[in-house]
Amino acid sequence: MQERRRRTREALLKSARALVAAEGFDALRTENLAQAAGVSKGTVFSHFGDRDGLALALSRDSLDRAAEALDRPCPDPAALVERLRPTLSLLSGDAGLWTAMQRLFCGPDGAHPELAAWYAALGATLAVRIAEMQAAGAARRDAAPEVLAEGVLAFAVAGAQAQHAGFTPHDAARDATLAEQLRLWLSR
Amino acid sequence: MQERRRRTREALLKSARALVAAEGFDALRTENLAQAAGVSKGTVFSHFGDRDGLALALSRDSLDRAAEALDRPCPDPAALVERLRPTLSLLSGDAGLWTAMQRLFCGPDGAHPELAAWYAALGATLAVRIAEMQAAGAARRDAAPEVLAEGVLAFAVAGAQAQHAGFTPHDAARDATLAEQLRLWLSR
DNA sequence: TTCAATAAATGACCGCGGTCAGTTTTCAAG
DNA sequence: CTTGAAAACTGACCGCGGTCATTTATTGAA
Repeated sequence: MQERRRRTREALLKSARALVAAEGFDALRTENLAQAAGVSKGTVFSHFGDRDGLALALSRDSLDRAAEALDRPCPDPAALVERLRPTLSLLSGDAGLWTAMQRLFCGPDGAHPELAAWYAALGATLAVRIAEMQAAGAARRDAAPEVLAEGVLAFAVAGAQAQHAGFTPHDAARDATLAEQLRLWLSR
Repeated sequence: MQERRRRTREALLKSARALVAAEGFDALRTENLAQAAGVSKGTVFSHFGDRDGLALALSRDSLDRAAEALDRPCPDPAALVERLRPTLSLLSGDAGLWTAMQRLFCGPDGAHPELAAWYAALGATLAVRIAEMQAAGAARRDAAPEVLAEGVLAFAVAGAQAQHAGFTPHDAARDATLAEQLRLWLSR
């Protein structure tokens, strides 16, 4: 009895994407989503647990794409911004989805396992990229790649927050700030 | 007709502090707070706007103390952790208050004015401290103090998030990580 | 085909944040 | 002392996220 459930889930995600695209995640009402997908409200919660769970499910693709983009080698700090772009657009996308991520990350019982795993994997991949740069003489060697990777993510998150706060007007400005920070942080 | 309101506000804040200390901000119910302070529910909202407004009011003191601690000069990056400690304990205090801050900072209409002002002031003060370090030869000079200050705050926030996520077990570990990051970020 | 057994879906119900028209309190002008 | 008008407070009410006992669909064994 999995096929039916799979189809229901797909229908919910499809409707949810349409609604979020139209009015943003904050404006999405569970009742509306259920109606749009032709199911009852309880079904939504049966599939996603709660509202934040829905947000996470909706972000799955973006999360995967962000991780993937870091899979290919990267010559130097300047090029890293390019590899980080999917991560950045994820972080500074829909504000409602972003705050849901924040809640999932800093929840009362610690980070949501799925999100924590994603974050850890992202950090690990980033550390590999940085280690490569270090080996090629393109990055400073006075710190462990893991430490540097953590810092890079800190800059990315801070940039996203600044953008959602309304401090950064354009994506370009955000990217420029990040590029400058990465240069200072990674170059020797 | 301000004295009465002032007293009511004080009573609300006092009761709120007691309740938050006892069970955390997440567990605080507006109805309970109102009852504890001997007023009606509507009064709470009349004073603080919404739940997040209450969180901000409850954090006022900590915010001020955090800003104050950065008012005195600071010889070098290593000593900066000391000056940042009030900021850190603010960020990694009650989880409910922290997520409220996040919402206030990344709200749908940008950052809450009060919080944005606080953040800007903190960054400005920090930039002054860093400029002093630069002048004394204790910090790198290849970047503007404002840029470096922004980075310092990014590290602080990321550290707080990691702690709330359950990645960092002790305050000491958080401080050590931050100290290492500040050394790498600010030293030349 | 029949019949459990279990997965899936349902919708009445609850708790709580937030609203607002109406009531009470306060205070200054006459 | 009035009095009237503004400030402060009230609590019934609403919307929505989330729960869960109950109903309906599905499947594999007899």
